Amino acid sequence: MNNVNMRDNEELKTSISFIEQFITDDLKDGKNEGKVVTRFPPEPNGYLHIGHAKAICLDFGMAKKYGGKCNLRFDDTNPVKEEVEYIDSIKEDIHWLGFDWDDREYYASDYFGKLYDFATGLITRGLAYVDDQPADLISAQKGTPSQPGTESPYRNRPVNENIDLFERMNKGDFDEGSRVLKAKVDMTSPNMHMRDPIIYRIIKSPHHRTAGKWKVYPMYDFAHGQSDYFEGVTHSLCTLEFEVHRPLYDWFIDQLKEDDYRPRQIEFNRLNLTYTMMSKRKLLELVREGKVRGWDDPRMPTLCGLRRRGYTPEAIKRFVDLIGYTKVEAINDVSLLEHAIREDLNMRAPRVFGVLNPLKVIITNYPEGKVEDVELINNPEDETMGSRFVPFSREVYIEQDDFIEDPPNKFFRLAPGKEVRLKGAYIIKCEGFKKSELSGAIEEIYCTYDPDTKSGGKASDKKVKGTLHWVSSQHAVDAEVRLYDRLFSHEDPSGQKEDDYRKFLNPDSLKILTGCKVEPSLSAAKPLEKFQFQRLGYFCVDYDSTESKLVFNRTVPLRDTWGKINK
RNA sequence: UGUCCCGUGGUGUAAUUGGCAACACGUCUGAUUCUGGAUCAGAAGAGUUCAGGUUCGAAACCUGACGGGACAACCA
Repeated sequence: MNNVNMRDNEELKTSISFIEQFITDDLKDGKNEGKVVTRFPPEPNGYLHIGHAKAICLDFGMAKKYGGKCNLRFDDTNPVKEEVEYIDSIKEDIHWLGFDWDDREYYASDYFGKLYDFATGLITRGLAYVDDQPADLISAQKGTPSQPGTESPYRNRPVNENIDLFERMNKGDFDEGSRVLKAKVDMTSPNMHMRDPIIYRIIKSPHHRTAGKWKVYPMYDFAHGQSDYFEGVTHSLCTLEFEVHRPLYDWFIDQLKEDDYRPRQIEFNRLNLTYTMMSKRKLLELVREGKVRGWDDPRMPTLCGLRRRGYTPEAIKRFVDLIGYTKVEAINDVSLLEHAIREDLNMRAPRVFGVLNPLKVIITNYPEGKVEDVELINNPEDETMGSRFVPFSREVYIEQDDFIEDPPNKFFRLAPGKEVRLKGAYIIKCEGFKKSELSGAIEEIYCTYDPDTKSGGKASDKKVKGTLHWVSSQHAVDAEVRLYDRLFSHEDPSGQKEDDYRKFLNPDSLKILTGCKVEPSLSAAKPLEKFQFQRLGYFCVDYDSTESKLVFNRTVPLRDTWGKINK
């Protein structure tokens, strides 16, 4: 699909998501004084992944589309799991995607004071109490989804006693786990979250922003909706699993609000990708256990991993746009993501020659020592990218796969007696080859070239079926190429009850090729620069790359209909 | 045995809010090509989980089944 068609499609796209429907309805009803405020609320306990990109595109996208604002708010209510390192990476990744929050950078920890006061107010109104029971007892009293809970013996503790205990909890008078503050809602509610939820617990680890100021920290349910309220958020968009939390979200807002305004929680489906695992906790395990080379390992679904792999923000946003927002728990095919990056890179990646598994071809009738600079188009999809000159000589490397001694039917490449074009240069004919007697491996190919067939020349209209990429051996630059395949061999690696996801790790997810040969124009390539290695795929310079040693990551191979036929 | 959410080609989404199911990915043909890519033309593939009901007319509304998911962390 070219650019023009893409634009047409977007214009033709008339449907809007159910979320957007809610927003436009609210606007029509004159709610929130016609304002739209959203927020993206990551917990700084890990790196952002492509699932977050889906949320980011929605949160920032809706705000932008309706002339509103989107806040970045770090949901940092649990100091034991959170680190500054993550805050920095999250900001970097959002910016990389192309979104910005200006000065609206907030932290749930900014509201610790307000939340504490609100909790105290609830106590005063008899709507919260300190529970001295151990965790397992409190949990047992909650009942089960099908059985109602029972009330804590501390449920009707006097207000002043609750106030005193809560204050002392925060001073550090009590051990972690010894007491909690709970909201007094309804122990018999069919919704588990309404059964006197814990709203504060004692944590003595220092917080990355407030250090040792607090000994008591609010739970998610007690912080999120209220933070939305404090910030004037109108539409609080989150994933489906928070649906059952909504009554509690609303309950707290009911206790808090002093006017007509209230934030509205709307839930959409989380992104699931085949052969991919999105759980931050499990991704962290992969990193810690050394199953991958870090958060930005190009096999990771993290934004930094995808970036290193060679993905562009445009492709990710395009992908997100294609999958949509619904309430159906869907599993998206990775091939759609791959389609998105191919579509993008096809338009913008310069074409180059790179030989992954070199096989030397000697053109016996080509003068020794002669070098011709042949002109090659940088990108047939985009004339403005111009052309470049690539040296051609008597000895070139081609891909080992491009020669077969005894070829199958319809094999258009090189074989004894067969002719192919070396792209941009000449048509050559295979006259012979050298084979290792020991291993049977092909060591060299001997060809002759037809001087009348130079590309662009007058007599160059001779047709051959196959065209090969090549690199002049004396001019070739050495490179390491890292080939990536899916990290897991199972479509849904973390969804198997019986089996741990580690069982499905694909042992061939990374292949490192060290003897690769690339054309000399690549010698100055810098990390993150993207290319199409012709006939092979899209490649991106890795951070490990240096002037003396080039390293490329394969982002995604080209579609390969021939490879499919021959499987 | 509870509450809430969801069921549309293989996959993901649409269906102008009740007017005889569309698009994208994928798959398969053919054309074209100095990338077995891209591009172009085309094909196959669902009668909307099922059964009732309302209606001139239902994927959509109602009822009931069936199937899937979420909820019992002092995580978010």
